[in-house]
Parts: sequence; structure tokens; C-alpha cells
Amino acid sequence: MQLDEAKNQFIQAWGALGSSWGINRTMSSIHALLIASKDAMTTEEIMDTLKISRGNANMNIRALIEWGLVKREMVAGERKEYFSAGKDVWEIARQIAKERAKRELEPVTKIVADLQTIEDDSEDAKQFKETMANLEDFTSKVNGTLDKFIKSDKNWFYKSLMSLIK
Amino acid sequence: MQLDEAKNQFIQAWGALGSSWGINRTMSSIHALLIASKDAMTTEEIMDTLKISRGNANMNIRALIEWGLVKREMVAGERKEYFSAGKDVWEIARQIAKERAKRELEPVTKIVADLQTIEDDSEDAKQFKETMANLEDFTSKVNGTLDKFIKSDKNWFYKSLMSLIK
DNA sequence: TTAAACTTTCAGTAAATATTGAAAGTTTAT
DNA sequence: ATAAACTTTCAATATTTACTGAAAGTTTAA
Repeated sequence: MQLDEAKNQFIQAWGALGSSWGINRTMSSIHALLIASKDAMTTEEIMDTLKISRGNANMNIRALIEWGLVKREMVAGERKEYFSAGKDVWEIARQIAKERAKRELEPVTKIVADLQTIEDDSEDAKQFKETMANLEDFTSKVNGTLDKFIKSDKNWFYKSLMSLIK
Repeated sequence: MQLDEAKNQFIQAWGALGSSWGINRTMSSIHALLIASKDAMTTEEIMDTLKISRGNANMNIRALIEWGLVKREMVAGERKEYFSAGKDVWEIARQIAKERAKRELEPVTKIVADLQTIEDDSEDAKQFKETMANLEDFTSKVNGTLDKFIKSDKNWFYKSLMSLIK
């Protein structure tokens, strides 16, 4: 297999993975392309390689920057902007976990907490409240772990995980 | 707040959460409805409550059953099928993790392993292989943890998690 | 067996989401 | 100040994904 072919397959696979987890295909593909590339790339190069429009490239690069997965780089003497992605997989996972927890888990946790305040003592309501309480307990534990993970350096998490999986 | 209103909000929130994680809204809503309901429900009741068509209800109920999140129940003397969802949040998380890892993580892991076999010793290729190796290491660790999680009883995971987050 | 009670399928349609590309906006060098 | 080099925006459009509902299929009781 050639390097180019390998990169290509990686871009495909990463793009598909993203899209089945609710991240748009182009965003994941650009991310994959930058992960697989040694050097930083310009918008133009990204457009050409992935055969996407300027607008699409621009929007998704910006999204990746917002997620903290890609950063802008200036090359001395050049007017263009260059983009690169971190190669540290732990860091990538951390960033993704952080963003998604913030955007999607937190709002639900808030609602679930509220829902336990209903005043109704039917059997049905009792059971509902119990389920919500369990759910809150669970999400707060997940969040707690994520928080530690997010704040931790790679080593801390690595060690904990190792001891966890023995 | 009334119980019905609370259930409603929960259904909305759970549905939105699912859809931002690549699980369709109806599927998550039905799941939420069944989690929030003390008794098992028929297709008819689900259709009415969520205002969805028969076909949609049927397809998503079947998907939930495939995922192991919902089960059919027969009520003695009744011809209709009743459906209910487990209320144990740990079990739910376990089931979801298991299904998604199988469907979406495994294929990528396989590809990533392959991609390290390219024969090319440019700097660029060297770096690419290194990134892929890290990625493989990472996913295998995640998978290992998931496996333990999936096979474990609630207690095992609870204890491990507690020690992890201290 | 047959007909009522129920479940499943699927072609057509609707809704949500992503993409394009041209125009507007911004920055920089001279 | 201005024009070239570049970035951003957004309305129109294409693509993907989900939903409907009627028809076909299945099961059960008598």
C-alpha cells in the first residue's frame, strides 16, 4: 500500500466514524487529513485534496478550531493561513470529550435534576423520580470522571486507566 | 410541575441528546417514554403518545429491541405485544456502549491496524505510522475498558470508577 | 378455514442537514 | 488610498435521513 492510499483510507474511516457519532463528515475528514499530514496545510490545499468547496472548507476548519482540535499557523513571509492538527491521541480524545460533555450532557443533567421536584406521590411518580435520581447520579459520576480526565495530564489518566483495566 | 409534564420534558431532552449523538430522535424518544413509564406499553399507546405513525413506531421499537434496550412482554390473555425498557441506568449505558463499540469502533480499529503496514520510509510516512500506532494503542485500551465494563456487574464498575475518580 | 387482530414492509414524501459558489468583507504591502 | 491576496458569509441547492400510511403478511381463536 502507498502512503497516499493509506492516508486516504484513514480519512474515509475517520470521516465515517465521525458521521455516525453526529459530527459531520467533512469536519472529521479535514481533521483526519490534518492528523495524517506532517506539515500544516492551507485552505486551498485542503479544498483540493478533499474536493470540497471553499465555503465548506472554511466553515469546518473554523468549527475544528472552536473545538480546539486544529490550530492556525502563520508561516513567516507568507500571507496565507496554515492549519494543523495535534497528533496526540489522548489530547484529541480529551478535547472531544470536553466539548461534547459541555454541549450535550450538561443540558440534560440540568433538566433531569429539575424533574425530581415534581409533587405527586402516585406509584408511577415515585418510580419516575427514582429513575431520574439514578440517572442524575450516573451522569454526575460520568462528568466527574470526564472532568478529571480533562484536567489531567496524559500520565495521570494513563495510570488510572491501567490500574482500572488491570 | 405535573408528572406528565415532567415525563414530557424528559422525552424531549433524551430525544435531543440521542439525536446529537447519531441516534435518531424517535428511537431515543420511545426509549425515554418507556423508561419513564411504570408499565409496559403497546405500539398503539406509543404511537398515540408520541404522535408518530405505525411504521415509524414499529421500526424504532424493533431497533431498540436489537440494541437490547427494550423487551417484548406478553400479557396473559392479551393478544397485543407490550414493550418495556430496563430502568437500570448502568445497564442502559452498558448496552449502548457495547452496541456502538461493536458497530462503529471495531471497523476503524481494524483499518488503523492495517495502515501501519505500508512500506515507505519517508519522514512523512514515519510520522503517519507513529500516529496510527498511537491511535491503535488508544482504541485498544478504550476497548479493553469497555469490555470489562460490558462483562462486569454494576458493582465492579462502580467500585473501579470510584477509585478512578477518588 | 376464515376472519379478526395484530405486526411488518416499503415506495413515496417530508424534513433536516450539509454543500456550493459567488459576492461581500478584511487585511496587507506599496 | 488602493488593489491584490486572502477569508468569511449566506441564499440557493443538493444530499441524506427519517416518517407516513396503506397494503401485505402473520398469528390466533373459534
